[in-house]
Amino acid sequence: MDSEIASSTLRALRRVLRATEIGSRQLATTTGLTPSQLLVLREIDARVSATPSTVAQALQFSQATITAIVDRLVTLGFVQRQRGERDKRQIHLTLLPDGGDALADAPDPLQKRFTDRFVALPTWEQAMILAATERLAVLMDADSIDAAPLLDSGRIDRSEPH
Amino acid sequence: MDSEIASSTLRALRRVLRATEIGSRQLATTTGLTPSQLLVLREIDARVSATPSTVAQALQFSQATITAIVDRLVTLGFVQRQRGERDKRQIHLTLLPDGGDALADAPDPLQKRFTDRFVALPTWEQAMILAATERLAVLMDADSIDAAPLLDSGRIDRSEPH
DNA sequence: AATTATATTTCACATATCGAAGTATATGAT
DNA sequence: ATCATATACTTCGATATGTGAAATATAATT
Repeated sequence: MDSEIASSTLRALRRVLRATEIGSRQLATTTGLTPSQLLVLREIDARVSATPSTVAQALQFSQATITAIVDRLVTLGFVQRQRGERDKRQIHLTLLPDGGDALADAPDPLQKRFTDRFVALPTWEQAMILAATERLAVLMDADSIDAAPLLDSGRIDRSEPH
Repeated sequence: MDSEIASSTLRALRRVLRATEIGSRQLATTTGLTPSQLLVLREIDARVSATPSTVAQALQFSQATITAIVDRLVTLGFVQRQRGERDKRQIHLTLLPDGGDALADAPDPLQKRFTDRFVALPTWEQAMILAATERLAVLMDADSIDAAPLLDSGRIDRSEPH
């Protein structure tokens, strides 16, 4: 017997996913950036030191794809390539001012749509939703440890395996 | 002052989105279908009567894009086009057996990864997560009324306008 | 009948995405 | 040191995505 609650939750979760997915597509078109470009740009912004390979790994794209997308971001003047000093095979990707502006102009669809309504909820409900969402995140995350060095970025308190 | 709970929830929600997004990309490659093809196929499966325009609207793609994707799904023998009887401008898209198989072979990344772990939680927690997720869905959905006639898909009791 | 609206396709074009092959640098073994 | 192998990235060729504008066919309206 498959849990009724589980499937209801899945249904609700899909609605959330759907809404955000579509939202981010709309967003990307209003910014003039494609969804992929936006993803890559965000990744470069979020990382201390971004290289094509780290970005590719994080987003699960091939390196060739990242090269192509970065080409366009460079052409747009959003991103800069710099050969590594220590390791000259590496290319460091840094955000240029225009790129930062573009990101700022691209308000996070979650941020915008979500926050206003969320804070209007009673505090106890906010707390409940937070707890539940974090639980969900753990449920989903567990497999994709590889793909998410940036995500735990608050503080990584993993017990060193001997 | 921006609610700390709101931003924590956003962070957790992003982890969920990220995990599922990457999961669905991997999935699509293992099925031999591209992500877009999979989306369209699911849409055709889920709707009572799917036409290019309804699919385009639901997924927020242009009609031309749907035409192109459906072309490939037809070539693959997954989908069938049928001119409408009542309105001969319309094209009805129906899933063929092979298309159904493809969908079945493409286990929903949520379904699989999620359900096992979810049912292992204590019932009270399942209930909490369900309540919270539904709340979230409402928060996110509200804008995109247009894009989601399918979502309430318990049962669509459309009164035949005959 | 003429006009306008709707549903879909066709076309031209930019982008995405990948695997395979190529280039340059780094690392390891002898 | 030298040679082999691994790593980081780009280039190339191929297919798919995605769009707007124009074309086609049918419906609805006047």
